[in-house]
Amino acid sequence: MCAMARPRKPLLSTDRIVRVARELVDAEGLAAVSTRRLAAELGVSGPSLYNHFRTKDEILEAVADSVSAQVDLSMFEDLGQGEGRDWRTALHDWAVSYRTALRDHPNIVPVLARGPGRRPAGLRVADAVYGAMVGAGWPPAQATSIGALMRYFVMGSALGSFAGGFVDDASAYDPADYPHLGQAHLLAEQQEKVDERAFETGLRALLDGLSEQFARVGGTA
Amino acid sequence: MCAMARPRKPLLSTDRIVRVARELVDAEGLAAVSTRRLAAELGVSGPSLYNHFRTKDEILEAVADSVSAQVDLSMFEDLGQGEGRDWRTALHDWAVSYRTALRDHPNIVPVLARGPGRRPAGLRVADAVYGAMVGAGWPPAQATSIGALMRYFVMGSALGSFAGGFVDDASAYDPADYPHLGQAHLLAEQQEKVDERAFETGLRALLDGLSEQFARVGGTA
DNA sequence: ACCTGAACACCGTTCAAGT
DNA sequence: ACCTGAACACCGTTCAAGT
Repeated sequence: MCAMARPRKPLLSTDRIVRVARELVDAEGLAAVSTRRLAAELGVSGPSLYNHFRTKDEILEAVADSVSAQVDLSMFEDLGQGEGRDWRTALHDWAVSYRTALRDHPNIVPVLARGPGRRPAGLRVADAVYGAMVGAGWPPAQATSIGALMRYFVMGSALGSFAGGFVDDASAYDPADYPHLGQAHLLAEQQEKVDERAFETGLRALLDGLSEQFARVGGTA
Repeated sequence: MCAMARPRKPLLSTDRIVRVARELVDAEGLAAVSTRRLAAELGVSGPSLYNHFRTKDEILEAVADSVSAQVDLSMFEDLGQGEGRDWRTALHDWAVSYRTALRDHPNIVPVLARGPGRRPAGLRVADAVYGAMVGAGWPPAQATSIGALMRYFVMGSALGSFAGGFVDDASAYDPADYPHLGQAHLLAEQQEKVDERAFETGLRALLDGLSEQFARVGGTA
């Protein structure tokens, strides 16, 4: 039995740590990620991680950023000046792609919700949507608002399912206390459909409302 | 020195625990709330809390519900049938009141974001908005969507500041990597104004869009 | 019923020691 | 440079013991 203090080839790499951490978060949730547990999953002892990251939080930030990197931004690339129809379509497609990325990794959303901070992929997303809106003719201050309000909506929809937030138990909803929640216990089993529908409805309303505003602000569509 | 095992008058009450826990969350954040720390704040030892709550999470749920209870719902009370203008105003005022409550206690928002579950005040909110929308003439499925999408937006806006999610450090935004984020470092200091503006813009867009949809669905306004 | 200290199985992180 | 075990100061929760 060798005492293996330092192997000739490193056992860990930041990439492998992030990948395994993401798998652990996806499979068992944020709470399952302790430095000891993650290290065990990687076949090393807990303190080894500190050779590659300064804190556990840095690992989670890296996992979050790897999810941000999955957001498609290609719809912003060929957005011409002043073509009103285009920013709307691009914003819609981006929101859907954004939400899809978060729905694929719901357990890391609380970390993403802190904002981009210094995370490169997070900043690329913010840069792309802001640049595209300004390029499409929105005044800078409004472009900032659009980036913000889209983030509110997408994060809010990904952070917690609306339907899943209700318990699957009719007796929880006493008609005397909650006269209109007689069907609420059915929400849980329809969860995906209900949330999908609400997301689409809200996104459309948001874009319709922004289109009205764009016309007022002097856009060409 | 008495060995005080059980005082004649209880030292704790669920109300006092929740109040002190809320103060601790507000002042120092969720992470500061450990059972030992909270107990110390209450002048008792850690395990005492388990005489009043089954788990630490139940305490946090109670704190969250005490915040939900601060959301004004009076605007839904006198909402007549089919008066299209009214549901819009009510929804706006409710969203503002909802957001204000969350902004006053931002550190508990992650707990609220899980959804109402079995929390009475959370269910009352859901009941009121759903009942009001149905009462105003929205089809039930749409009323559910409205409750959900408003929650997405308000939660998202309260969960993490958009502006505050950027670091206050110009060197973090290399123009080569992020060509449009040259002013991003200014967001942090304008945080409140930027978020306030984005919230109002998004809320208006949402309501404008829903009004269009209401007209299509056969509403009277 | 309601509080206590001790105990259990955990945490994140530091650090000297190994190669 | 990169891994180790030991150690520190914490966790949430259980439980027998006290009144």
